[in-house]
Amino acid sequence: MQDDALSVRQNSTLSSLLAERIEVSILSGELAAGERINEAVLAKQYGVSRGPIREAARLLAAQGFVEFVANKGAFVREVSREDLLEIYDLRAVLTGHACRLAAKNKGGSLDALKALHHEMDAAARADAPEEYYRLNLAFHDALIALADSPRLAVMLQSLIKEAHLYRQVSLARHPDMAQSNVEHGKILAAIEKGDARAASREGEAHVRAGKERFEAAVAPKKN
Amino acid sequence: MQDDALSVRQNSTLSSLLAERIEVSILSGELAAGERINEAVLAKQYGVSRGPIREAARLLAAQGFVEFVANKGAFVREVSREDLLEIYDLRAVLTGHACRLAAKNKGGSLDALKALHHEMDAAARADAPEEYYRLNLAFHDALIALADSPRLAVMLQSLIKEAHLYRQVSLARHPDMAQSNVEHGKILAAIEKGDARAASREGEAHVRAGKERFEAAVAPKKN
DNA sequence: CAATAAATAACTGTTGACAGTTTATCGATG
DNA sequence: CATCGATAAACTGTCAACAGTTATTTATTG
Repeated sequence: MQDDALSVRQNSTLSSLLAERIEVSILSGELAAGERINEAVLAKQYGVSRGPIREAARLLAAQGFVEFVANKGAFVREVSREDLLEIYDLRAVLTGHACRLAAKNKGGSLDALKALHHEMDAAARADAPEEYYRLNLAFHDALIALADSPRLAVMLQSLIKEAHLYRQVSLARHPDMAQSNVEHGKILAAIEKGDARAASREGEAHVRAGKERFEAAVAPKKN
Repeated sequence: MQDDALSVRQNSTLSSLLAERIEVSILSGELAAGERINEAVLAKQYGVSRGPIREAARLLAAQGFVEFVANKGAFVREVSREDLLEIYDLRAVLTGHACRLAAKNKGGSLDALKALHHEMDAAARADAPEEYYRLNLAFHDALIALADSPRLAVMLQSLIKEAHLYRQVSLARHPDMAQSNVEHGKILAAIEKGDARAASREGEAHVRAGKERFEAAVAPKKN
């Protein structure tokens, strides 16, 4: 353990910190899809022994980032177009459920969501997709928090993370911002009214629309 | 590694085998909820060193069976009544989705499901709740397989497994068998017709009904 | 020169030992 | 006798070395 930043571990464990680091390497493409996770190399790189690396790999496997093959090691998961479509479907259903719960949950405040919605409007007008993308993630996070269902949160976060493994990420990340944010508005309105059924419908529709936007971007209709 | 049965490992890895063993110990109550997983004890018990036990524990943590606390170890997860209700809700939504996919999936055969439905009918008539319970699990497994969505399968299996951690298991396992199987029949009919919307509705309703049967059993209405 | 088999290197799986932290025990003290 | 603090035991976290498996390279042969 010679890396300074790594040695600052508060309540977190070493292997979970390593898992986060490796996750970043995977998402940044530093560790390419299909590539094997070389325990010795990573151990040297992070100045630790192979044990914690192995545990971190198991953690990443649980989150769907890598896949274990007996006696061959851990390999960075490849997410195909079909995988991504499956993920969209599951996200749609679960996001719908999250919105239903959010509508029923009187306790939570909608202020954060409204603010994000507003900011996204500005980002859409300014044609700033990077910014819009960042805010969009935050919006969905806030929505999930409002649903107040820990298992649902884990599932949705896991799906969102896994979607990031799709190689041609850019294709999936430049939606019609204006339209997307109109949908956000519908979700917000339904939640505010406490209309669980409408919230569920709009939440699910929003993700399905995202899926269709992605499909259109990847395989544009020719006619 | 002195345990014979354990040494017979085919394509599976040692830690995953250990995870299965420990899982059985947890579900059987041998390892009680809240109890710490003592690595040294388990290592001795299974005749392996602590490394594989630790990896197995991480695997179980991923599946939601245990929880890690830094420097204290892995603890068997406690599933409260509220947790179980949350699990029911998620299962309802995901089962609905599974049924929708099953209805759309023309490829799969419904024979296995129909056979199980029939057998459950017999079990219900014979008032054999243990048998019914076993068949019910198989029915839901077959349904999940028909949906042909690997991530959905993992999520649902994980929820079903986690539900087994609920202490007063008996309360959750003795539904109104006849009524439950009528609902299975509705699901089957909708899938056979290829009516995705109805299949989804019936699948979701079936699990929600199970939730209500559980709630009634745990906190019976007094009037 | 291509194909195959033996030898070698690289890597994962597993182990036992050591370090650091938490929990339990026991004695001192008010 | 209860409480607090020091001491010891138990346990998790980490490491380096060994064993077994897979992949690669090199030699051999038709």
